[in-house]
Amino acid sequence: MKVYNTLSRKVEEFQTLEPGKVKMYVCGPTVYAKAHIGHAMSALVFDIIRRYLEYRGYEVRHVMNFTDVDDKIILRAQEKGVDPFKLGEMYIHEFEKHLQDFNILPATVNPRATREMEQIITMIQGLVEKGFAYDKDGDVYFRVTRDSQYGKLSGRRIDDMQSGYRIEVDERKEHPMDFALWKAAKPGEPAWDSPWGKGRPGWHIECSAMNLNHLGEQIDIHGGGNDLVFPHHENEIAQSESYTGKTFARYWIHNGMLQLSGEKMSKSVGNLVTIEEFLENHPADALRMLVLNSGYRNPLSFSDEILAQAEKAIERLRSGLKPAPAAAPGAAQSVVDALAHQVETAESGFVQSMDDDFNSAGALAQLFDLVRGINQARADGATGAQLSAAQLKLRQLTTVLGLSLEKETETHQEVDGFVNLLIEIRRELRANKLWELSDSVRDRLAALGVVLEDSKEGTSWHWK
RNA sequence: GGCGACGUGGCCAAGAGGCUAAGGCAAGGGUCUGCAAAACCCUGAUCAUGGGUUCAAAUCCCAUCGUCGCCUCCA
Repeated sequence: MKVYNTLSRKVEEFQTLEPGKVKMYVCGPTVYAKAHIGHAMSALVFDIIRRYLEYRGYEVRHVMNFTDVDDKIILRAQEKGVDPFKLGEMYIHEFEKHLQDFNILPATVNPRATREMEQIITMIQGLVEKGFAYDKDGDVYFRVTRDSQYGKLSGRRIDDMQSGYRIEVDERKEHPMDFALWKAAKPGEPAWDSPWGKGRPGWHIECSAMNLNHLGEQIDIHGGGNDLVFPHHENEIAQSESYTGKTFARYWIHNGMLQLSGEKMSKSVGNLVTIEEFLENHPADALRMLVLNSGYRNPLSFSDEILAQAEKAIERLRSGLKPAPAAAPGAAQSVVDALAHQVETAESGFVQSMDDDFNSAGALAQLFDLVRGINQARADGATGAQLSAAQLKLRQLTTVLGLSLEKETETHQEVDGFVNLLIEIRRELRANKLWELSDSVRDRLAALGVVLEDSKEGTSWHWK
């Protein structure tokens, strides 16, 4: 397997610290507002990676955190006049529900900053003792000049950044690039006791502490959106490696940003579609299909048109799972052999693509080829038994990608009887060649979202 | 200003030195069908532009144009 590593900016051979085991940490959201589909994209990317690693036989310990204390949560809670912890709690629950909706496997652990305070403080203390951090008026800062490797992930040099006009000079810092490990609390803010007085952790330290706590000093994969490369991940490396003296993560994997009308979807730009809004109008599989259809490192274009294409593509995959007609005569041996061969080709192509830095688009292409093979065999008269192995493989591999392929329309079971009744009556109309009437029934049902498909076998229907 | 990514048929998009440039959507033609739908078959790109390296480039190098990201909170 090969994996692109942001640290080296190269595709590298994937080798775990411990054979057969993967320790993977992915940065989760800061819970101060409704999550948008950019968050979902990131979660989907790492879900796909995790599923594939498991398919390849790895045991994956997957940690995704929730940042449940920070300036914005506090601010938002004050605006709303609610308790900041309750606010975070609410968004965490909502997010977990969304993950389920998207068929994203639950992480092994979902740590939260507020529940790891001891470890965070211990780590900061250690950094202070080793001279990598200093305290000032109740704040504690990381001393970037002490870390000769600082900037290695993002490819920046301290000197270059120093001259950047965006950095506001804070008098209390020794160096403008120093960042907060601990922030002194202002009155009314949530605070924890620490050797430096009451305060709360900086953003970056929590991830370092949680990694240490839940995965150990060294991990295999550290993931997140590429907007986290700097400063968040850079700072995590600085903290963790300064503290342990060991290489922190072997592979840094970053997903590209979701783009809406040519711009990154973000809270600050305001061009966001919340997960809630998305799910109201689209099946969850559609977003996954979008993610699968392109490289995870590239920006992902999002629009109604592209989404509609993804939904059609899912239909296409589903077509491969349709059963053979009950009266199928059976296909010739040559057809059966060709299908068997197709199954092999598809699976090996699938693995080959995914092994190459999780090239899911390439893997999908293999599945579409398999679908065509199945449909061809069915058109050639294959029986259910003749199709079953190929269909099973199709199902298995789509599951590796996390696609459910289930029809997600609301089931109105009470409607079934009526539709079936109409179909029966229409059959008589057709038997009497009353085409106009029978077509009208079909058209009007279609307008209601019920699609009829006539075949020699009879008429079947499904929701649009 | 610094760092980085990207530009492949109408749309989404894979491919990263050499087999016929994947796949999906859309479009057109055909088979099947009473008609449709579904399915099946067939049809199209020389890879932003201009140089260069090489026996060979969409793939490497340089330049230009364009788009985007990071440098402040961000998945």
